[in-house]
Amino acid sequence: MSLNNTDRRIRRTKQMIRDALTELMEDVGFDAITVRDLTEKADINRGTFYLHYKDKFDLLEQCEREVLDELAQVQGHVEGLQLENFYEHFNRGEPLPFIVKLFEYLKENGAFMRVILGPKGDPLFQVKLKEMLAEHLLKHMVKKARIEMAVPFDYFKAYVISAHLGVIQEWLFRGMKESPKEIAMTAFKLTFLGPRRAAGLISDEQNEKNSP
Amino acid sequence: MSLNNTDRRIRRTKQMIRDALTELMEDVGFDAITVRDLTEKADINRGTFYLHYKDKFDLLEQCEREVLDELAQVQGHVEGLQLENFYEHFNRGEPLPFIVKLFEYLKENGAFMRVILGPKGDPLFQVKLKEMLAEHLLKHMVKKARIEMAVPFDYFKAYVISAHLGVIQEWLFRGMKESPKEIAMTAFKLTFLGPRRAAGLISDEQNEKNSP
DNA sequence: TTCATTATTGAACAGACTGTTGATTAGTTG
DNA sequence: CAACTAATCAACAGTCTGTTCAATAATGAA
Repeated sequence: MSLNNTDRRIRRTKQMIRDALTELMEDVGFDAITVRDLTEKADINRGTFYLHYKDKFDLLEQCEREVLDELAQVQGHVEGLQLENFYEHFNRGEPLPFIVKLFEYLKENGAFMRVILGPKGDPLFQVKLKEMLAEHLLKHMVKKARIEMAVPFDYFKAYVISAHLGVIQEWLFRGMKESPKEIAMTAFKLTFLGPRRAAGLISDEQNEKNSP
Repeated sequence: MSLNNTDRRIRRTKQMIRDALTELMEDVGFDAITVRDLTEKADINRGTFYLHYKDKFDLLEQCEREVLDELAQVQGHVEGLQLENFYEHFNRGEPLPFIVKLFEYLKENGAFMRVILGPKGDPLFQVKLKEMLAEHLLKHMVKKARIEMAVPFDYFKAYVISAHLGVIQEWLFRGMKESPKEIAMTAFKLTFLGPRRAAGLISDEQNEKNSP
């Protein structure tokens, strides 16, 4: 009995098609891909494609869903590891474990993630990824009552989540030089301290009022 | 002599096609649109389309370029209005003028911007918009020497720019309830104070070390 | 208004891709 | 080995593409 409960031929075929998809998206973008292209690159019969996928959009959707499911699974495992809150992690110089796990997963699936989150990628996937980021990130940030005069919460949320996606993209497209832990800490600092202080563009609070 | 130097028929045709594009992208997404769909909705001959555009991708590209050019033009006008720096604006409770202008333009072209920046939109356009945002935003933020131990500048940049795009999207998709000036100030606060303080999730620096 | 210019129309064309079918071959599991 | 089923190959009608042509209509300038 195999590890996977599907026929080996099916696994092989699907893998060939998915590899072809990643490669072709990198080259010409999803728009320009035909089912013909996919099956030629994967070296399988065109009819076989339709045995597994409705069309190329269905293929993309299945790939995306798989990635999101795996991500959700990874996140599940890490729940127990969290410290009580944000502050503790920061004061110990430790990033949030779930963010580290996220970057680790991104690194493993670098090729596909780069393509899907890139300029020829799928904006719908960005939305889905942001939703899942929001779910985990905000849980750790919103334990304290809010004071008046504040920015609306939805904009705070949009700001922080989008910002994290931006860091993810920057990291992916610059070759993932930093380790998952390092880049997770970078993202953490930017949010915890605020971008300007995290980047060292201000030294302390005194300089704020009477600036040069 | 007309305001525009092109034949009235051309202007009419192009406008019909562009309106059709916006509508169809809203309905079915760019992927699913055919040139046939466009010309039927625009009620013009299919051949006429090819007199103006190479294909539907060329159409999208021209529309995007036009928007970006207009944005750049709007930005040009506002250069003179800037105060000396970031701090002065913030201390006066005034957002950066170029951001206000940006939101004003987005509002005027709401339908197209919502579509192009939405889940069925074009990720390449997001990249281009972020580039132009970066150009204007960073100019006002990076006048001070940086201290050591800071987050790498590229990540600071990615963080702030992506965050702003996130605010733009949130605003567009929630019906643009706030005025351009209000939403610009919201974005400003989030970056200037940092997201957590801007959202009122911490009251002051004292709470930072010995948190609940 | 007239007139030369030119954008638009309608029809037709070959070429490409799609999604499906049926018979046949090849590989897998127990 | 034997039953099952995935993959192959060829063929199909249907749709969309991008181009061409002659005919028509709208435009802007004189």
